[in-house]
Amino acid sequence: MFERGYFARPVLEVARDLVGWTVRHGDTAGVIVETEAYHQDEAACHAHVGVTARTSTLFGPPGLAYVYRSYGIHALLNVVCEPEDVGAAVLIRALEPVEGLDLMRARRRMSREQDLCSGPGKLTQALDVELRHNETELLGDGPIRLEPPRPGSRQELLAGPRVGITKAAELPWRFCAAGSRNVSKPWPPELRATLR
DNA sequence: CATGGGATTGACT
DNA sequence: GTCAATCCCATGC
Repeated sequence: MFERGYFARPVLEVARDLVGWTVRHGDTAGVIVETEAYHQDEAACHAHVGVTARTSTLFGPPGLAYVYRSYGIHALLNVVCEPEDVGAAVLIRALEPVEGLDLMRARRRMSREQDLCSGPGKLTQALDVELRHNETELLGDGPIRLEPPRPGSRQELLAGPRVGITKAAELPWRFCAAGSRNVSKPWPPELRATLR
């Protein structure tokens, strides 16, 4: 059984392991195909500045949602990781839509499946994740739930640099399900590295 | 209190 | 390829 302690591990491990999990909200759900790790020790992480009103969630209990507004428009969904008092999280960057696709299409005003959840701002719109879900429990009976993959199922992973950041941009802390058509950006061929 | 910068997206040239 | 939309919040005066 998975509990909070599962996320109280090095954020790089959890970022890899979360590929294949399902994110569910109401009647919509998708399988995670892309993640990125963020840790207080590197400058791209919001927690790098220490505990503030914005980052306190990152330093709180693992297994909670960290949701923040990006570019004034999009809500981005993260899973808080590492033990309490360590600021770290996994950004959920893309899902393979598996349930409630028509509701997603209505929310997204897009019809093609690969346009529904292929980006961190797209998937929150498709699943109706908003700032009010910040600090909600993801493993318990909260509105948004993380469900583990079937035991024994495996997914080949690719690793590469994170998307859209200027600081610590060289770290290969982005992880994608190999071959997925739902990732947020095409994979740069020269940066491919098979992990699993 | 004023300012500025984004872990993005979609429309447009 | 370029670019605007739009708001939270960290920072600095």
